[in-house]
Amino acid sequence: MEPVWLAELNPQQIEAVTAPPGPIVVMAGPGAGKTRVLTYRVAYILTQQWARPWEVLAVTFTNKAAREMHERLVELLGPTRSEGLWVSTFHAFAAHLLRREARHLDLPFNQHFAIADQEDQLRILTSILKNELNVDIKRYYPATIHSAIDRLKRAGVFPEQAPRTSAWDQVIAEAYARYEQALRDSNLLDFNDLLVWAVRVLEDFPHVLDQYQTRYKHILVDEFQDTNYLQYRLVRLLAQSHRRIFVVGDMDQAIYRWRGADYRNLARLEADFPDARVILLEENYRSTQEILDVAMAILAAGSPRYRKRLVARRGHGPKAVLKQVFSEREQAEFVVRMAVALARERGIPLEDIAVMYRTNAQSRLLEEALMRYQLPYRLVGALRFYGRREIKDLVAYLRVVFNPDDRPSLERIVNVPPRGIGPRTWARWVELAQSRGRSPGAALLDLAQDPEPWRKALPPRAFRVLSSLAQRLYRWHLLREELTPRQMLDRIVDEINYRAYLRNMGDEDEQRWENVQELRRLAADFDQAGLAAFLERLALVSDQDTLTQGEGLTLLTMHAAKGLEFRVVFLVGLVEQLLPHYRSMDDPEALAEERRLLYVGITRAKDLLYMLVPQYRVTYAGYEPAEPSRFLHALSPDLVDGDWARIFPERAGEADRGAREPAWKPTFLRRERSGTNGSKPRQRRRFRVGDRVIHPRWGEGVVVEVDHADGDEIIGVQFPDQDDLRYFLADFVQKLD
DNA sequence: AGTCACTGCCTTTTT
DNA sequence: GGCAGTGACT
Repeated sequence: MEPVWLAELNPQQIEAVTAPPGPIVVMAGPGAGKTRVLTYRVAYILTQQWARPWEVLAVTFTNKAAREMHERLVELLGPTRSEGLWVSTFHAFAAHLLRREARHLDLPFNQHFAIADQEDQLRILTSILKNELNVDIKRYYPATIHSAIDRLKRAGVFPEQAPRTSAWDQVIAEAYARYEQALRDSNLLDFNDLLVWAVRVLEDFPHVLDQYQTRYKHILVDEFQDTNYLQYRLVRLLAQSHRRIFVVGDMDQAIYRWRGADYRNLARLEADFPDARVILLEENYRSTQEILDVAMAILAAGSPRYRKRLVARRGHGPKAVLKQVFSEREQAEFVVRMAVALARERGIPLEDIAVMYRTNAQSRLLEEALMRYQLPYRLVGALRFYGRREIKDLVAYLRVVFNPDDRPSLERIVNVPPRGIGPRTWARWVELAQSRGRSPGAALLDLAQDPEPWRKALPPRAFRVLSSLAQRLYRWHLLREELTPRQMLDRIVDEINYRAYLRNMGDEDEQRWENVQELRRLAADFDQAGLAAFLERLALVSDQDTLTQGEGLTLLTMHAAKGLEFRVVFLVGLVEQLLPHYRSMDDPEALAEERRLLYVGITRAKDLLYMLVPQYRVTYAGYEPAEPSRFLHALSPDLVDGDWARIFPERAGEADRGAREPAWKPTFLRRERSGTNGSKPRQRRRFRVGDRVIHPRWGEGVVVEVDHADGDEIIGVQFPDQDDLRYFLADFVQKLD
């Protein structure tokens, strides 16, 4: 009995979806329907009654992908037949497993553990480096140490096994040991711990492994190319008895090596499951051939052996447009005006348009332009709702209430709002608690219940302020199972008078209060599930998953764009230093990954692709001239329309092979070209080479370069005490004489 | 204990 | 151009 929806698939997709249970690897390029195949595979498993919904474990890379797949499955199967089905991320699955097993097993944390996010991790480590190891954090960047520790952890190296041959290694090993201890003392797990301990539990406790193997009869993994070794081991453990494992992926879209993703997992899988059936999906249903041609050219230039051929089932469309713009400011302007034109003149809804960039910081200029034109937009990440101070404060309160041992959270709120517990008082308390074998938070709860043993150990004032905090925490703590997260939040906000605190802080207090209200709304979704579930969500659901509400065009990083598609894609800032990012330039593997990242960006586009190359980019020092991204050299003039010839003047000889004006021009460009003034007043040319100028920060200098675009004038100035030229918008300097 | 002003730095991408 | 960390002052 074949379900009707199989008719929507092509023969290779059907082969994958209906293959008999066993190890299956689906490899496919972008737009080939990988996620769809995975989703339908789950549906097929259920309709064939190979398993019941709760016996299937489908793992995706992000929570958003998990949610979408789940929704799709409910649609396909109906609510009844999908009841109990769980689509999850590796981390969420591991957290779930550990929370469950920590109750029975002797682990160095209990089931109330909290998850340390990136900021917690760095905070803990910074404090260790500064206060305990007394090293200079300018030389030993906490972030660098952190990634070294991460690597060790993922490789399964314990602190005591870490190499200590060099001074550098010694700092890492020592910081690692203390970092682990700090996490355990706070009953915290970091992202790696979730995986490390899940693997360890399954390896060390055969009866637990047996339970999970019996429970999860089918294991499916999306974005397999971006799994790390721990995740692979987790999958292998779960699947090794029944071997019903189904993975989909695309090596060309591997973009998370920096986070530990290991493409060798594919080889491992094929070695561990030698009978794995490999299915290739070769047709692309997303993009036009023109867009795929650009994508392939970019990849092929990076690896001469690249032979894959992406074939567009949708046929042909307009060529991709390579556009040179003067500055990043003009770039933002261009994108916005083009988006407006596409919406008005081509009837493309803003929802079908995305702007992608390498780093979140690049969203700023775009946002400003969008606001100038009053265009609605959605921003993925960057705005860091959860990174806002007021949100972090309140979440820290919730975390302490749930897990009093959580020291980083406690230290965050101990004096917020100010209640007279300064560094001295706090240090004293921590020491006192430790001398009695308690975490600072647990000791506060002790104090609330029986103050006497603590009274004489503290100065009266310190005792008073600490008791008052302890009382509050204790009352909330008692209610932690009883109140919904929203009620708890309301109670805390009310009792600490947080509104008044925000008002006192002055600026932006209205916005901050709005954010508090937004957090409250989010909490309301967990009325049923409770505080533990809410906190888990807060820790594991990243900003990436929280598209800001509303409609409009989408702004996101190329990383965040993985798995998505849009009719129109603008890739901005395709210049050296940004893409490839300067941090990736000295490592060939990292560089290769940057190339793949561009490939991912390009292949998000269905119909129209604009690639933008600014001549100047904004840096902390002001403007700097920018070079076109080296990856763009792979583009021959016949592949793109637009400014190819202007961007590659040195290749002028090839230019007659193509690269015309784009076939479609929006009115705003036509008007400017014909000389009837655009909407922007033209700026006078104020500077010439040789002019002497004064800059508020750098002092006096001489103009040695002048560059113009409509509206903007950028000058390069040589200052006597600077080796390099400095570039500025002309508005920022004064002419002398 | 809390506040304010000054300095220096700028390590991306995310579960 | 912004923020965190620092030190001096109230």
